[in-house]
Amino acid sequence: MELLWGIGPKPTRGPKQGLTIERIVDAAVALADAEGLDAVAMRRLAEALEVGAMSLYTYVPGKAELVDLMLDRVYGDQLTDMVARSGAGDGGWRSRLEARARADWAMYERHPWVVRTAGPRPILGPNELAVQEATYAAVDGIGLTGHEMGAVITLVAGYVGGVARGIAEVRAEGETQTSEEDWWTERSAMLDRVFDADRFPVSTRLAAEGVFDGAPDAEDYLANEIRTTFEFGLERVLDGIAVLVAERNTTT
Amino acid sequence: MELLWGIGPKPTRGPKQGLTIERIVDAAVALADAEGLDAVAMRRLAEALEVGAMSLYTYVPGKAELVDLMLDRVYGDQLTDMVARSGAGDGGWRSRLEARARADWAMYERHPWVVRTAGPRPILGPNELAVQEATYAAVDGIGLTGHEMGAVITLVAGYVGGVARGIAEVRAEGETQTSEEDWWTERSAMLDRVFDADRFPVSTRLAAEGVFDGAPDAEDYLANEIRTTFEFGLERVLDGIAVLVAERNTTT
DNA sequence: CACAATACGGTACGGCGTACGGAGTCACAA
DNA sequence: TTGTGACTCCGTACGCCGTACCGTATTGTG
Repeated sequence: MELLWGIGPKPTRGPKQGLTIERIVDAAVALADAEGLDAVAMRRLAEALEVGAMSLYTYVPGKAELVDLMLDRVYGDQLTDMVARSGAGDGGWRSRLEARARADWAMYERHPWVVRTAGPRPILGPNELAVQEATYAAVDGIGLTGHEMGAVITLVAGYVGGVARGIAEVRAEGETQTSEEDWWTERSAMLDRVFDADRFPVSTRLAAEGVFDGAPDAEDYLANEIRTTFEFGLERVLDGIAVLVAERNTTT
Repeated sequence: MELLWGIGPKPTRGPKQGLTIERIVDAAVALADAEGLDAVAMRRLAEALEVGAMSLYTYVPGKAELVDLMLDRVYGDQLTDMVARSGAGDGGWRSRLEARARADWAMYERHPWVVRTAGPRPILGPNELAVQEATYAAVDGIGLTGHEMGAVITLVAGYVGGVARGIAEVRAEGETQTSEEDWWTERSAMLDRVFDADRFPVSTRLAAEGVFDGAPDAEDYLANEIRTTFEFGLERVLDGIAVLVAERNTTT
C-alpha cells in the first residue's frame, strides 16, 4: 500500500484536488472517535467533508484501505505519545517496555474503535513500522535471541490488545442509553432466577465478597478499576519476562 | 437474554415450529467456521436451513442475539474440551490455568470468527458462566484475593485473546487467494523501496538474522511458529503469576 | 486552442438487517 | 363441532452499506 508512504506518481494534467488524504483520514478518525466505527461510512464521511460520496474514491481505492490509513494514523499519535514519555523513562528494558505498553493502552483508550477493526493486520505503514522498531529497541541488547524478542513483544502487544478488547464492551455498554441502571437491575434479576449456587460455587462466593460489584453507575470508578486491572496484569507480564531475562543472563 | 437459558413461556396455540434454536445456531456456527463471520447473513443462513429468510425471526429477535447464541455455543465446546483434558491435569494452579488457556486457544483455532465478533461481551449465557466458573476455580485457594483472582483471569484471557486476534489476520491472509507467493514478493519489494536502515536499525538487524522469514509458503511451518509463540508467551504469563503467588504465600 | 488526463459526483446495483402484514395452521372455549 | 385467536411462515419493501459505471467539468500540455 504505497498510499501509506505517500509515494507514487502524482498527476499533473487534470484539475486540482480539493482535499488531501490527510484531511480525509483526520475526518474519518474523528468520526470513529465520536460515533464508533460504524459511523465511518463513505457517504457520511463525504458529507462531513462536504463532497460527493464518490469523490472519496479519487483519493482512496476503497474502504479497507481507508481503515488501514486510519490505523497507521493512530499509530502515529502513539509515536508522539512515546517520545513525550521517553524523557522520564530511562530505567532499563522494564520501564521501556512498560512505556510501550502504556502507549498502546492509551491508544486504545483514545480510539476504542481500533479493537473493532478486522484485525490490526500488518499494514506495514510507516508509523506502524516505527512503533514496531521502538518496541524491538526496548528489548534489544538484554540477552534475548531475535525470536525471543519477537515473542516478547507479541506477548505484550497481545496482552494489551486483549484486555482492551475485553474491556471495550463494558465501555460500549456504558455508552448505550437504556439508562444503565435498568439494564443492570434487569440483568441481575435475570441472573438471580438462573444462577445456581451449586453449579457455580466459586463465582457465588466471589459475588458474595463483592468482587463483581461496582459496575452500576460510577463511570470513573469503573474506569479506575479497569485501569487497576490493566496495571496489575502488566506487572505480572513484566515479571514473567523478567524471569526469562534473568535466566538468559545467568545461564550465559 | 433468556433465550440463552432456554427458559421463557412456550406457546401452545399456534402451529408447531419446524426448526429449533439449536439447529439454527449449529448451522450458523458451521457457516462461520467454513466461510467466515460475514457469511452468516440471515438470508444465507435461512437458505442453508431451507426456510424463508424472515422465518428465523420467529426464533431469534435479531442478529446480535444470534451471535450471542453462537458464542455461548462455542463456549460449550470449550467446556467439553476442558473436561477431556482435566483427567490428566491435576498438578496445581499452574497446570489448571494452563489447561484453561489452552482450551481458550483451541476455541480460537477452531472458530477464528470469534475474534471478529464485536467484543465477546459478558453474555451471561450458561456456558460462558460455566467456563468462567472453571477459570475462577483454577486459581481458587492459592492465596489470592478475590480481586486478584479476577485480575489474573483477565490477564490470561486477555493474553490468549490478544494473541489469537493478532494472529487471525495472518491466517486470514493465508486463506485469501492472491497466490500467497506474489503477495509476499510484491510486499517485500515495496518494503525494500521504502525501508530505511537508519530509521529502523533494530528491525533491520533482526531481519538480517532471519527472524521475519519463514512466512512465505509452508503453512504448517507457520502454524507451528504461531503455536510456539503462543506457548512461549503463556509460560511468561504464568511465570509472572507465579511470582505473585509466591509473594502472597510468603508474606502471609 | 484543441486535446488528453484527471477530478467530481449522480445514478444504480447487489447485499445487508429487519419492519410490516397477509396467509395458513393449530389448540381451545363455546 | 365450530369459531376464534394465537402462532408460524415468509414475500415484499425500506433504508442502510460499499462501490461500479459513466457523464461532465476542469486543468496542463502540445
